[in-house]
Amino acid sequence: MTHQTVGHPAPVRPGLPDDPRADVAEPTPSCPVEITLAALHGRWTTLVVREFLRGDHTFSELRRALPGLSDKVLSDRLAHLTGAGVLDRHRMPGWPPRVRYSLTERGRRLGPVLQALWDWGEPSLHREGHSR
Amino acid sequence: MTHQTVGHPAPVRPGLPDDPRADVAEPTPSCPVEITLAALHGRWTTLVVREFLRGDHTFSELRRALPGLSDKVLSDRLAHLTGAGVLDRHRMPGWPPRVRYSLTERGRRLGPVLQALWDWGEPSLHREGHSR
DNA sequence: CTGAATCCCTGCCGATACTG
DNA sequence: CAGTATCGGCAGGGATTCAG
Repeated sequence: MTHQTVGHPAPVRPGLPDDPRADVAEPTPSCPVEITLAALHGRWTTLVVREFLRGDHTFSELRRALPGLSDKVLSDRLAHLTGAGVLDRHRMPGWPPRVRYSLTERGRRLGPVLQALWDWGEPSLHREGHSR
Repeated sequence: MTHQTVGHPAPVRPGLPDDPRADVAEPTPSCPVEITLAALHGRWTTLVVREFLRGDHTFSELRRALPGLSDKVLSDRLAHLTGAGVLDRHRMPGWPPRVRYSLTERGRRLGPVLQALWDWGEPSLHREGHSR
């Protein structure tokens, strides 16, 4: 099943699993797949990203949207996503201190990724041509 | 929801983040995104799946392909992926005992998922129209 | 309001040794 | 050949408390 019918072009396709850069023998942080999984890593992380796909948020807005999430973990997640290039952090001047977080361009591109994860996990619903 | 949208198209799109089924306030195992991440969860797991995207394998073939992976963890991963519906387990008759693992149909559909993860993690390569 | 510091507990992963 | 049994180290996550 790994080799294709002869005569056809492109015996090695770009991307997985045939891309030579996919030939890592150990889990390494430089592997693109690992980079993405690292960005999404941790409990609550995907839910936080989902909130941002709906719009910007401040710290306390997120706390209201995800009541089960503790301050510490929320803080961890925001720092982690910021470090991963998913979120931008904007300190608003004045009092009380407010910080607004928003998706970066790269963060917005997580939409299709989460959609792919959703589609695979969706038990038995085969939508034929959904456009997103 | 009985009446159709007039004027502007698609205020709520199917899929994320607007799908009502995405409105979970806590991480729950029934969320499709969580299901997929659970299937891919754990160190080495994506590398094992990659090996299977290239073809079937026995236990020792995998050990050769991924030398850094210990017997115990390999065994864990195979059991986990089998339980997640990604792999099929075939006991071959005769001696020595051999067990062949192969991707299920559902497991094969992980290919595009890993590709999406790869594409996001790929640092700065924007090919505008690559088709996979 | 937005976090950081601390503590504890759990679960993963690796190494080693052993079995059908 | 294809696993299981056991143990130990370490990082992740939750609750609570404190700080800028």
